[in-house]
Amino acid sequence: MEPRKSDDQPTIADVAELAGVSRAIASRALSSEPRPVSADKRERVLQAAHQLGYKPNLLARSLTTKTVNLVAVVVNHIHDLSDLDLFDLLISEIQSIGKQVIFVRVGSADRIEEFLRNGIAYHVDAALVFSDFADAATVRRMFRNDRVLMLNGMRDADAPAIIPDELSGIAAAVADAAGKGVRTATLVTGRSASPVEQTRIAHYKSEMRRHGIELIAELRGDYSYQSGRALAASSAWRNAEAVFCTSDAMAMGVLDVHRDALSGDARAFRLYGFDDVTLAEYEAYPISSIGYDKTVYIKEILQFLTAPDRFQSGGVLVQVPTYFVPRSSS
Amino acid sequence: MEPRKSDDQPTIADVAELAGVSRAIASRALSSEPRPVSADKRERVLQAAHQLGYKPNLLARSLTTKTVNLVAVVVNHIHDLSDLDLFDLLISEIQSIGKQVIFVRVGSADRIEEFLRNGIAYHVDAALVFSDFADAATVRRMFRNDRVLMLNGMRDADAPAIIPDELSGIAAAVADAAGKGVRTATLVTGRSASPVEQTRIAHYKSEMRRHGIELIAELRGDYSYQSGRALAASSAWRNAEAVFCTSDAMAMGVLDVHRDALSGDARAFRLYGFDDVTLAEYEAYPISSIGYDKTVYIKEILQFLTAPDRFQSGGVLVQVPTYFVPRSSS
DNA sequence: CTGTTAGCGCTTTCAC
DNA sequence: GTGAAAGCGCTAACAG
Repeated sequence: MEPRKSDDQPTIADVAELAGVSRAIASRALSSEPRPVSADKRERVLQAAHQLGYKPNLLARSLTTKTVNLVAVVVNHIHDLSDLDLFDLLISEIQSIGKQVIFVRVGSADRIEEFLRNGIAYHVDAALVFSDFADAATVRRMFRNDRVLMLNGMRDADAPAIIPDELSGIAAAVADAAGKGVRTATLVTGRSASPVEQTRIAHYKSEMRRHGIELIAELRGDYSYQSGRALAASSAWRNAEAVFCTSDAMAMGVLDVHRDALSGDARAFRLYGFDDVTLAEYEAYPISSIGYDKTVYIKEILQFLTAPDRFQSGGVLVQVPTYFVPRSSS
Repeated sequence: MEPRKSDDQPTIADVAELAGVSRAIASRALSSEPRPVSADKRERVLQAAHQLGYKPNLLARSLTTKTVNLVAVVVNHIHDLSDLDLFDLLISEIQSIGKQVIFVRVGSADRIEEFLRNGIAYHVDAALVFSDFADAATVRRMFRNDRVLMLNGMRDADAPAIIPDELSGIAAAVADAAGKGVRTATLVTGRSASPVEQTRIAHYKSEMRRHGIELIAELRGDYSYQSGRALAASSAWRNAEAVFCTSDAMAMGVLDVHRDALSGDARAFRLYGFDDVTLAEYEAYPISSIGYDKTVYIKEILQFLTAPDRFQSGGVLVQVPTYFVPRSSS
């Protein structure tokens, strides 16, 4: 055998040679799985590996094992992750089970399939889809992979999904308003084309009906701060006793336009947001909102990554309960 | 040759066979680089590949080419990326040159080296280091890679770095204050242990001196909103004519504590932040700040990824100019 | 221009 | 328990 060129990384063959065993034995001794190797040889191999500073080449390993310990996180834009806390915890947890995260920003969805195919992302073990650029079937095809988890609110007969159960939080928010004597409300919505949004709107309406709150205006925005501002300043605006927004960003826009009217003791209306984004930590936007337990949510995602059996049976839907977070805006 | 099992992905051998050429020819025809192949054979290969729905296995390719088209983005916590716009553009640009992004959250820096070694991240083509958990030498070793770009403000004799040149922006901010008749100032700083922060503070002081502005208090926070609030409410606080904070978050905290005093025409003091975070888009935090051109910054990073020659000569330092962004807080 | 051949580094039969 | 050998899918070197 050729002596190793010193600038090369040692391979498993080098380790085997130094330990005086075959490559197969070295491979087994170094495996994380239990494999039959005698105790003394295992010891010699580990010792040799350590001495050489051997690092396995995971590309080569993946070629035979067909697994790369890589998880794709698919987003439309980074702003899909405006919830930095959620994402921070998610990455941290994924890393703690020994997997790494490859980040796929879909953006225009234009040449994304071609892009994917030209990268390692194509070989991920699983894809966590926050983006709504495509349905589960397309994503599965794009990743050559059945391990697709839909986190974008889209449902699919064959793909598991984790979706916050919004009814509980909405019911609590509307009840909060009713308990404070609210009789009329305005609803500020996002893109109503999305099924998630339609369900959300339906929940608000049915809860209002239950409490005898009259819906006097329904205004359509696009979830953004700017759209909230625009609607609040538009001629269509009417100060109902409560304003329910289907995103916190829109609520922030509404708040900024009507800040003076909302600050005194005799507030013009009660304001409710949705998402419970961390911005509420800033004093200027104390918006009552609807959130969910991120720890639970992420635990479910991890379940999917570690114990797929539970999700295997097709389009399993896991619901994470939401709750109402009262703040001074209401 | 064994007929393909239909549930397997077609390999380049299948393509070659169908096209009636050797694997080498198929490989060349499918290569993105210009390789010698006759026109008709190339055509046949492409046709066959299309017909079979052939997708190259990049793990296998990487094994010989020693390149994975993967870039690691190393952060401490996700909050290092509080600037979502910057990150969004960065990912987008990296993807546009055909590379994918693997995300490494260092967190505690505890077992990070072991973690890395067990994943594909260990094989990245380059690492962009936003985290300050380790020096360049350590990062190079951790990634088995010399292509390390320091974006955390740390300097190293051997590693290239891109660092905003903060003097220009600070000079403009202080000049703005001086031009408005400011004669006294308070400086709210972050962790002064960091060399970046020390330089920043020195710049503020020298510029104040130049304009004859007296520094009447220097308060130490930790960059966070909460620390800004705490300092602004503390007994050490003094309302100088201007308050310079070395982060926007701290400025937001200061603003919230003194909002009433700052809102009228006769403002208690002029407030300056640093970073130009996107929060300034919200009306409640119209903080004059210091920013830099993200497009330029990212262009430099891309240069590093695409034309490394320019950076090859060791510890090259690229400076990106900063500028002052006036808003109503000053 | 083309095909043969030899690997890349690792894991896994399959006999012993 | 062990090792020889085959092979994962691809590209590169080398003759033609």
